[in-house]
Amino acid sequence: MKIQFYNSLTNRHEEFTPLEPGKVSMYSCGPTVYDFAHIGNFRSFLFGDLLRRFFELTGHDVHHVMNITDVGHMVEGEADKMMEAANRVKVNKKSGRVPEGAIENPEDPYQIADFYTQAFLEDARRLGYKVAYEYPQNVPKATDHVEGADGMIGMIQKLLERGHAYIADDGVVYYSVESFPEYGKLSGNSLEKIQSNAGGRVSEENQSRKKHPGDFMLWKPDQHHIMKWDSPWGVGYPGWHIECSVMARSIIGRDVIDIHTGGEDLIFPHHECEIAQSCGATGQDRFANFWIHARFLFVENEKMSKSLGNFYTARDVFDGKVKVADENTGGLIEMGRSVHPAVLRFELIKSHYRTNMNFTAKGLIDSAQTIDRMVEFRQSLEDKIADDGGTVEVDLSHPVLGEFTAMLADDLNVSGALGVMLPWIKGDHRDPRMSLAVLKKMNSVLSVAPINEGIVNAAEELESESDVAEFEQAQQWANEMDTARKDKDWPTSDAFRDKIHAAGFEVQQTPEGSRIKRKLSV
RNA sequence: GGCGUCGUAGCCAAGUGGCUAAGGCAGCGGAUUGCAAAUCCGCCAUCGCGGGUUCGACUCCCGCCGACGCCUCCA
Repeated sequence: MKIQFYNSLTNRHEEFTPLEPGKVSMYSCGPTVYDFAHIGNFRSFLFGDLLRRFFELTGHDVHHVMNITDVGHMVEGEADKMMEAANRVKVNKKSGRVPEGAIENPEDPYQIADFYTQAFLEDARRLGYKVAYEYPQNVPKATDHVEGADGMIGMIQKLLERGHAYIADDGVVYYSVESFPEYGKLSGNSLEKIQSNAGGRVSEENQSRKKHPGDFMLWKPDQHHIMKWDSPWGVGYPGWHIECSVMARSIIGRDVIDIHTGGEDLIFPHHECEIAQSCGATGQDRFANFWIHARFLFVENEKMSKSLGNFYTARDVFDGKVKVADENTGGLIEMGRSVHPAVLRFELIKSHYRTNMNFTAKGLIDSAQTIDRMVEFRQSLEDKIADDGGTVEVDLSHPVLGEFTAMLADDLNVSGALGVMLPWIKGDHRDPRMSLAVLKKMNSVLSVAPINEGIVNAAEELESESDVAEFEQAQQWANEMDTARKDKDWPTSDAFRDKIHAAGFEVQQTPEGSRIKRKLSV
């Protein structure tokens, strides 16, 4: 099967061939842990997850690594991010978003980072982000890789030795972009064309100390930085870009990896700098063969931002805080019903990673419908084969599964793959064992029906005691509804149906009586 | 200014130089139903605009318009 992706490095679709047959090494830029991760973060992360799962479906042994950025990074002229986070924690504690006792000392950056790291892992696991289950071995923290020969300090030393870095008048260690002729290849910029400070974020004072305006910081001596380490260049902290170069190399154990992923905004400067650092340190002509970037997510046709009120963390969505138009007033209200993680996952992966996806409440409801159908379909297959429980194996030679996979092999065409899967679900399933085997393979990539299949018992992880109690209550109403229906007492029956709906369940009439199921959203 | 992605029905979204332009949601009509829901059957687009190439373009080329991202915080 021909596998191809759009490679940001060359700006074209290229056939993918792993460096080692049957093995794929992937590195994804992970979250900063100063706050809860939002749905835009997860759009990018889940795209990486989809890619990883696709490779596994096609028989590859995947080593996927994603970092946790837990070093506070000084933005020139602004407060340290970790300090900002400390202040935010204090506010969040008051509002209850950060539970009492979760962070004993808001002044301790390690406690803050640790709290948000755990919160991230929890969200990521609920969303079926596989690598989050491989913490900590494949989810390294930047703070664990500062020191040592294999750490950031070691790589910076190497860069100094090889003439790719220098120490400026003020003691700051900079990477010299002029020492690396390939600088700019990924972003399509050349040193001449990079308009210095087009984004208006660089202070003039620092620029004057550099040999070239494009030079970027590797180490900054600073006694006052909230997180600091000893180094040959004084006590201070590492630059933002160096951590990914170091962790990719040390965890994956290769100088050159197959695939590097991230959000499109990371292309410049972050990934450009990673390439310069890694190649500068290893002497290789490349860092990753494929650079694959996910586009930004929009919310209700606008850029997601806190000021527009359309900024959602993953847990905001789970908790039903997505705003929808109120039918009566036309204003915006919170949808109020919790959203199943499978629905959010599906919503975030169902459109192509390289298009601007528009996250909407309507789309979320759409996704809930689709997930519902998939789950129902799976249930019907399992019911049919319940008697003898035999299973069969299926491989990609199966026509439907083969077509599904071929779609994904073409630059991760999820929509195309769903265009194969959904009509197939509607079709005739005379061999339920085979159909279930096919569905399981599809679900090993989509991971929505159910989520996290094969990793954990999702039902155990996701169903709280109160969920179970609610379900039992609704079931009881359904039973009473059946009794009323037998007596043709329609008003009573309808009243129970209303109660069931109001509690967040749907009720279906079947030959065996009323059957309830939880609504996946709204 | 530089670099890049994109523009397909009410919405989401595939795809192809020429058979009927996937699929989903919503909607409409019908079956079913105590009424609904669920389910089933049916209906529902000429592909941003203007040129060009071609026997033939939504698909290739040129121009234009528009959207979006990056150009040292950002997934």
